[in-house]
Amino acid sequence: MDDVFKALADASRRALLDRLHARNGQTLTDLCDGLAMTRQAVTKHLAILEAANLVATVRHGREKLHYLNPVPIHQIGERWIRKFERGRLAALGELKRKLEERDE
Amino acid sequence: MDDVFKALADASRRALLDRLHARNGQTLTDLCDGLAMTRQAVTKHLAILEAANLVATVRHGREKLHYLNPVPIHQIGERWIRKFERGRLAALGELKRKLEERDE
DNA sequence: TTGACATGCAACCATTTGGTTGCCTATTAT
DNA sequence: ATAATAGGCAACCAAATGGTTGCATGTCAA
Repeated sequence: MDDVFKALADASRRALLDRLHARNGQTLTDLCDGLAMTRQAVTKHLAILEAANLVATVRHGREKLHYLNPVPIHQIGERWIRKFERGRLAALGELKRKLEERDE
Repeated sequence: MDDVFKALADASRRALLDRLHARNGQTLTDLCDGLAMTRQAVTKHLAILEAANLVATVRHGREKLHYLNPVPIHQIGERWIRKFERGRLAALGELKRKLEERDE
């Protein structure tokens, strides 16, 4: 789970996931296209995404196809974000109240 | 948005949010209690959470009370995670299919 | 008023991170 | 066969990160 959060912390990596979301199964050079980064930098980002299980790859001859795995993202939504949504309105009300105590 | 992802990337900070979720409005020393970190380290983490707008504070005499702000977490769920949930099953099917091409 | 308590500030440190360059290997197309 | 293409590996680098220690300040209680 920590791997996933860490992987998602970087904007370049989120952009790569966005690209795969737009078009799945791209090669490394596809994914490099138009980015202000060397291929090696992208390779490293993809390795981190792969380690976090956010991306799966298939070798196909000399190219490597990258596929988005949405499961870990979904799990963060389920296991982590939802927790904070329960009691969200209550927390907000309390927060507002306490912030206004300032002016008393 | 990037601030929020970065803030959530650290397990210690997520633990602090968990603590505030369990009991809102804790002071700095409350939050330090039982953690294997100096007070100053916790201060820095809280500053990052505050900068990301995940925590709001109220000074109350010599103590500083910390309140969880659940809005940014909710926004990540809405604006980012949901995007990847649309077409999630489709992506998974495709992923499975491509991974199995390996064995052809 | 004076000591204890809650927090703030700043300098410093090691490690991690995000990136680079240079070169090597494997596969495909001519 | 050979050149071009797709990717891999490793060393290196600067900056950010997560942590520390030491000291200063503000507030409360005896």
